[in-house]
Amino acid sequence: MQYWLVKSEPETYSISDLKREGVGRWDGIRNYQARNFLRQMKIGDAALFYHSSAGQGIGVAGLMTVASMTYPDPLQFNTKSPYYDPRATSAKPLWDAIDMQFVEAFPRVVTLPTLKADAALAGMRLLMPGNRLSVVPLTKRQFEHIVRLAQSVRKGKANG
DNA sequence: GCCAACGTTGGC
DNA sequence: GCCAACGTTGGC
Repeated sequence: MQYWLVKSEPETYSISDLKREGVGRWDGIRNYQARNFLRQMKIGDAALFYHSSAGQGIGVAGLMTVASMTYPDPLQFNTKSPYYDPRATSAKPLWDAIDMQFVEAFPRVVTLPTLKADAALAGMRLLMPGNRLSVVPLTKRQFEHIVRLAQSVRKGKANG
């Protein structure tokens, strides 16, 4: 069992979109390091859904589980898609997608400032300066800590 | 295989 | 919309 944090701009695809779909495809990843992390995912792994570039709403918005193995991202073959990659062929695909199962939308986003202010999360890859990876691993401790933060938000104990 | 130019991410 | 960080590309 591994733990992950994956980013999406909510204007493009948000936790509510995933909630509506139940199982959604995580596609459009065009960075080798992120892709390689994707390939390490196993069915049943836990993942946090992070809303990036979201104004006041930047942060961890919910919870999901990995619902498939990776498979070739169909967008890389789609000339109409912004994620089209002319170098990819069906014999030699370059990019992978994976399916995610919705678990929970947090009642409130665990915001980036909250994450940054939390000593227990110092050293988290997400918070490293200049980190832009859209798929990052988390330790079990970090994962559980963030879920606990979300629960304390629910109970009104933190995050005003 | 170096490295400059370029593109993208993502917080602010 | 700006810009820092950093990955990727391509000329040599």
